[in-house]
Amino acid sequence: MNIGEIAKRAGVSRSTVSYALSGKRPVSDDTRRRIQQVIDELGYRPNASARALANGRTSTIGLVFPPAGNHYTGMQLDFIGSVVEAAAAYDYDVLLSPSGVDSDRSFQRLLAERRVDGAILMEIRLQDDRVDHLAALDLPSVAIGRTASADGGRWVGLDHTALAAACVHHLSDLGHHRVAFVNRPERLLRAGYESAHRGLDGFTKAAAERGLTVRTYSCGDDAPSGQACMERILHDDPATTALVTLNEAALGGLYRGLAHAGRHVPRDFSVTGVVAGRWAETVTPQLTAADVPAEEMGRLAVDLLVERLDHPDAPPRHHLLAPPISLRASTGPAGASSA
Amino acid sequence: MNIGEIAKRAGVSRSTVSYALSGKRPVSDDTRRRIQQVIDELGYRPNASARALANGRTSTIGLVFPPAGNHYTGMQLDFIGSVVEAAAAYDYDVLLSPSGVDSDRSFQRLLAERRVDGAILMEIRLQDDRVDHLAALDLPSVAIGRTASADGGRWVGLDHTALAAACVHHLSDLGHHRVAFVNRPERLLRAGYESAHRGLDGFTKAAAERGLTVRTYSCGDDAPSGQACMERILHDDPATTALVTLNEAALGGLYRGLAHAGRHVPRDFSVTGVVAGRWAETVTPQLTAADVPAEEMGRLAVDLLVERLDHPDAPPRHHLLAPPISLRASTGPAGASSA
DNA sequence: CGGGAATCTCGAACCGGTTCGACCAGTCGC
DNA sequence: GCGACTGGTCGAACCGGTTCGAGATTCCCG
Repeated sequence: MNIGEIAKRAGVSRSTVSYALSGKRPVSDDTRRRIQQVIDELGYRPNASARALANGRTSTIGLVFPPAGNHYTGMQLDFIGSVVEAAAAYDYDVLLSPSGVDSDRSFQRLLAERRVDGAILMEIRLQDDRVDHLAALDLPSVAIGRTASADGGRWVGLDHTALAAACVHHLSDLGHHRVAFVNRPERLLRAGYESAHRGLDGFTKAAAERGLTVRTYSCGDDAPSGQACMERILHDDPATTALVTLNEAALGGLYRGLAHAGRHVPRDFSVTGVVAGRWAETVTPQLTAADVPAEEMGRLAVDLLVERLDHPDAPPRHHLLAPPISLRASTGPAGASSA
Repeated sequence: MNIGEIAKRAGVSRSTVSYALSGKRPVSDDTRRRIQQVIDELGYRPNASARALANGRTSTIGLVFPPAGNHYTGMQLDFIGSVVEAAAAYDYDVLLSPSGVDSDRSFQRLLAERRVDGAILMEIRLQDDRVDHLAALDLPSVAIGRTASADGGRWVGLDHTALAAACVHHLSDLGHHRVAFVNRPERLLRAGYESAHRGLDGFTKAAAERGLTVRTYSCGDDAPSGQACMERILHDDPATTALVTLNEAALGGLYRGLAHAGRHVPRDFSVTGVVAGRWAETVTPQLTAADVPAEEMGRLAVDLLVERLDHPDAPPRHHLLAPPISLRASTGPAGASSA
């Protein structure tokens, strides 16, 4: 049932029905009521494709996230959920695109075929051609994370440098001197993932300032890799007493590695890092960590994008978040076991 | 740049361009080459909305999942990922719809406005009006889980009854007599979630057959609730020696509750349940569980839906999965501690 | 050498909406 | 009493594709 059918049954023209629905021109109360009644009877809803074609907007935003090859982390889940919810509040739908590279088939589909009005890009790399690619297609976008040259863009990011440094300071203040760093997988580091790079940077610099002895590791995004990584850490330097991790998915494995080595957390070994609060609470003892505010980030990203869509010449804005470290139970003074 | 522009530059009509692209009518090699060259030069891609309007298919499937009010579980994440990936393989996009109820605004948007060609429904309830609602709108759908009356439909489900029973048998075989059951939140049970109901059923019946003493609990989808639930279990019956859980998100909390009560897993207490393998591995000791094959389920759901979309009169099919219990390290013989 | 089929191409109509310009009342002001 | 303005409605054009029917060539065969 289309708008012509409604018009016929209400005894008016198609355009009048359209105006009655959109309110863009006055329609007499009488006519409007008649139209509304027909619509209610037939349960009519205007066809989205036709509307999109006519007015050039799909009311859909694209969420470009990495393909499942990499395991998803809990943080990504929270993020997706909050984006969908925030978008719904603005009457936008969310189209998912699994896409790492800009030449991707699905990236093309979504963007070049104008399936969406704008896009949110997850898993940003320091050099990320996707951003420019989108700009070239004249599609508004918001990045989650900031590229190396993101001064003028729209993005919401986490200050990984500062967060990793905060973790180091926390451990250093507790008297730890030999600290390990557990990063995301090697593959992501090589691809230039900004969180992995900036986190590593922040860690390294802060550790150098505090004069700590450090080792850095890459670790797969799953529990078994975490356990293996922990074994390597203790093998490489058994005197290590603490670690900082960016790798949420490996967390359970890191804990298990410590348990198997007979190291008690936090008495013998302190663990901290950058992890969404909800997941920090699943381990025992609960993780002292900089809580990634995934939900807030999703909301902010949608706000930024919608602002751009509604006001094409609004100046770009961005949000750099640096949540404080939540003290839970996984860190303690160095040397507590021998004290 | 639209098809008319391409036609003009290639010196042919719009229809010829269309046929050159779709191959639905022969086009001379010469013309085709000229057209292709113009297309490549301009980077032209046909507009998705226009195409959808013309041929009545959006090449998009809707994924209807519960609103974020309930926390997402890891299983849902894996599921979403696999759906997106499987859909991409068939050249379908995935539109997310956060929607619990069928009268939902976003449910209406997606379906009545024909934004999608079909839908996959997550978090099915025993009586789920959404299925009928979709059928009434003449929209193909696949349910994840089966309603009480799902004989003729398309669905892929987990045999929660059998899985919960298998857990009971496993524990009973190990000599446990006093067993607790940790279900999803009360709220979901009241709403009629099929997994919660069938799981509870399977547990109760199997326990009765084996003559076990049982208590059943509902527990929030997060670690703190899990911990609280564990405390209640041990308070209500300190002689409890094992539990079965359907609640993945509470798992970490349950373990913590046991640790705080000084019960060692699996020496003093056995834990098992229905949990995605990836998450079963994050706890220590790793959970012996019926591994939810979330990825496979997502793939199968997409297969079923695409089959229906491509062959409208293919007879409905379904898949009822019952993965075996993976023996890991969280269960052991009853009374091991006193032996 | 004429007629029918096959090949290639074009114009027009259509999908289901939105929007512009125009027309026809009435009303108001002077 | 006439022009200007306002409110309400309509028809037509348009968004950017697809598809149908038919025309123009070429080719083959009797």
